[in-house]
Amino acid sequence: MYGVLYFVWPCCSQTRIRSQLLHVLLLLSNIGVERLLKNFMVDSGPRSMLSFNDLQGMNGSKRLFFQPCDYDYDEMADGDLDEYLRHPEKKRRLTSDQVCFLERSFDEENKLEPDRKIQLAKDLGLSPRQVAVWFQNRRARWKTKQLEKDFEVLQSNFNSLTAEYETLLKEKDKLEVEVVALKEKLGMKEREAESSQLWNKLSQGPLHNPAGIDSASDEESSKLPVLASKQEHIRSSIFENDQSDLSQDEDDSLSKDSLVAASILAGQEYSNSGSFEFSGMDHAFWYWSY
DNA sequence: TTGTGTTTTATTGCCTCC
DNA sequence: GGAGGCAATAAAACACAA
Repeated sequence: MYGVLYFVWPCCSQTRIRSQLLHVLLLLSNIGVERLLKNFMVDSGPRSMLSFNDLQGMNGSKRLFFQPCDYDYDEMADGDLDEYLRHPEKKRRLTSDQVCFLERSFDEENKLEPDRKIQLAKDLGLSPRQVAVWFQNRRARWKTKQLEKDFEVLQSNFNSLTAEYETLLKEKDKLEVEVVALKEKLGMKEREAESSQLWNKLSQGPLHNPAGIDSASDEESSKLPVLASKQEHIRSSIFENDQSDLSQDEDDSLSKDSLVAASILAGQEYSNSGSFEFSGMDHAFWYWSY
């Protein structure tokens, strides 16, 4: 349809014919004259748009180029439209006053009801379409800004969480090192205990230990090598005494020494009264065996 | 002055609502 | 089906460095 207009328009030299042509096109298209012209512009060449508000400045008239309320097709077809079709205006920016007015209106309400749109258009000397477009673009800008703000908030949260995570990670590593150290320490103690136990069993030899060396303290364990060698010495002494002609005194003395040493090994006390304090049959047997 | 990046104005096509 | 909103996009206007 716009192609038809494009080719027919220059051929229609008479105003009345052009006017009738416009009427027919508008009836056929069933759209507003503004949209018709916009579409015509798009279809007919470069996308340079008509600046409705500046036409007011061009012809010095207060009346807007296309007020939807009061179209005058005869007049329009004769003058402005012809001029517009031949010399389309370039896109112009809104004045700072217009932008301020629109901004204030946008702050009040960012959606545009039809009545408000018409009123704003009248107040600003713009087309309702321009007002609608401005609000549309303004909403898009607002959304972009909002997204940027949201992004900043999220990024800030992310950064603080990352920092917190790294701190926790370091703390975890530290604790892990501590756990390893403690485990090593524990392992060493267990090994020490095991070796002490083993050493005790070995050093005990055929002797029966009724009290059990397991209950011996660390201090006592440290005495084990010395005591063991002493026990060995005593054993050999006893063995030699049994086979030698030692006097009774010497024999008694040795026997006493042997019993003291054996008692210490067994964790028992040798009382000052010269007698051993045992409890239980094992002890008695141990005593009897000597 | 000119090339380039950004902002603003406007269009198009699609979607939803009534 | 028309009106209006929105995302994507075009293109003019503008800003600014080299």
